[in-house]
Amino acid sequence: MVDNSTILSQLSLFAKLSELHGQNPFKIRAYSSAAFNLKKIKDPYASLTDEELLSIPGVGKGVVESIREISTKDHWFDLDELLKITPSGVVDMLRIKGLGPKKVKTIWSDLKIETTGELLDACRQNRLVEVKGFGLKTQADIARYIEFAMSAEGKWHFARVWQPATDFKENLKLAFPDDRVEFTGSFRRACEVIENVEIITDVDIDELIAFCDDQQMPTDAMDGEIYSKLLGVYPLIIYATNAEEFDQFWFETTSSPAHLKKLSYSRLESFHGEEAFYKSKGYPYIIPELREGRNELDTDFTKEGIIEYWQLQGVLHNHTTASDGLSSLREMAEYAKDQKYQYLGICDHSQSAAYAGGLKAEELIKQGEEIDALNRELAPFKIFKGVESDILSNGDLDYPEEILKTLDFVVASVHSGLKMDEQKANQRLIKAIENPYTTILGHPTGRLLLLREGYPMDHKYIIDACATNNVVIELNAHPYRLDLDWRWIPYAQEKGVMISINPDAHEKQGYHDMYFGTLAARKGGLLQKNTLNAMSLEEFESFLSKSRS
DNA sequence: GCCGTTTTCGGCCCGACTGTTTTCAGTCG
Repeated sequence: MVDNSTILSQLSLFAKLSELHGQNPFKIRAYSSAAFNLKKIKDPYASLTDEELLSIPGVGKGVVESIREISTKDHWFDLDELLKITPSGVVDMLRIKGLGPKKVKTIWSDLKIETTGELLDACRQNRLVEVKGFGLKTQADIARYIEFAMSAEGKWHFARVWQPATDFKENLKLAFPDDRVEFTGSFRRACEVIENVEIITDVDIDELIAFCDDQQMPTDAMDGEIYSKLLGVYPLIIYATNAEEFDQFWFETTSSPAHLKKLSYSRLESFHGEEAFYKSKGYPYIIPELREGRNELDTDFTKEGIIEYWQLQGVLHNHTTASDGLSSLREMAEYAKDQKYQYLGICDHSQSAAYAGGLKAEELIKQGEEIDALNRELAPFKIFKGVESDILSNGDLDYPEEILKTLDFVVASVHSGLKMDEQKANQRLIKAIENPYTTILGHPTGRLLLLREGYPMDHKYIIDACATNNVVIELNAHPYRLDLDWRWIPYAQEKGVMISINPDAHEKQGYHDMYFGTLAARKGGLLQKNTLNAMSLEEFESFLSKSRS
């Protein structure tokens, strides 16, 4: 079945292309507003009846027909017709932030530019500023965006690759239960962005080749015992070795070059078991996530207690249908309880976030009453009243004090006006951190991995301020964010700043992203004792009352 | 194309922000 995101992206692409080709503006608006309203529906559109689809605001007969065509025929005639008359490079330009149909049209028809490569070239030659409506800033933004997109090419979010990689590994293991099959490389180190999945095995080479042929996975290239294959669209590398050399090869392929260098590792060393190897070097076992050649040899993480996924007791920073979430408050609460969490933090968007259905003060108060009622029903499980308050342009939080003080905690995040220089970002964040009602600084840089750079900020300055003001920093566990970047965790711990691994869930299943957040946290060596939501319910309650006093 | 009747046509038109302008067009969330 064609999934919802495919249908949505086709509807909005259709709207954009129609605008690019100067078609009826009201029809264009109809399609984009239909897409906007459909976004809130979680059931597969293809499974809904015509009546159910028509009951969605903005969805009429025409949109229903389009959805049916996309989901049954896998193609949409009207969209195909538009694509036929639009060079593919021009379609690519529509994805560039800051470029909409109007500006793309100008670039295409006035400058006769039809690919993003030519567009980058034009920016570098200062040709864009000549055109009406374009200035130096727009030109620089476009160039930066294209360069960023080029650097992201061939890279993938770890979490996106995780499922197919895990499935493949399990299938291989099932087929050869007596052999070893393990992840290695950057995938085993759980790097947030990876270029390929790496697997090492001692399965007999002929049998391995036969297995891959069976899975319709032809070998692209072979270099000695290294096979390059494709796992769907993701590059897969298989290292074929023997039982005798397995541990050594596994260790070598797992570790980053910097880690090997720190250990003064030489290829000639032969060993069995990574624990034994580290012991022989005088170190405790170093978990794969840490093997980046940073500070992993300076601390005995086995003694200090690095965070583990199962140690998370609570799940903070979650949205509900009250703002832009897909699950109701009750669904979120019951699911968290089912997952054996002791507590839940509800943090819908605040009033300024109109695009996300941010809550007006009275709606927030009303949600608080619903939470009280659910707490009576679900005890001893506890829901905490929170909000994800926008950090306004001047650094203020989004509600007056009399509203903020009715809440148990506040996650403060920047959502708009992301284009800031470092000085502005620092000022804005510091003001929010100094606000006595701020409990957690949400996704501190606003980055979206492979999609958007974060705004620049002085990490040390911000972390120092969090230490001074007793503010916790979020490690947003959404696989596209993983923000705070794990590289800053050592500094935060050094300053005594706590980290909260938050899913930023917009539906109940979003809690599971904390698994990826925990992997990132482990890369930074986050200790259990410094993890806010590894606290028990009692500890968390006492933390909150202390942070408020 | 959607919607809602002034009930099958005619009106629809987010709003803040940004970067471009010299009073506003285009984009985005």
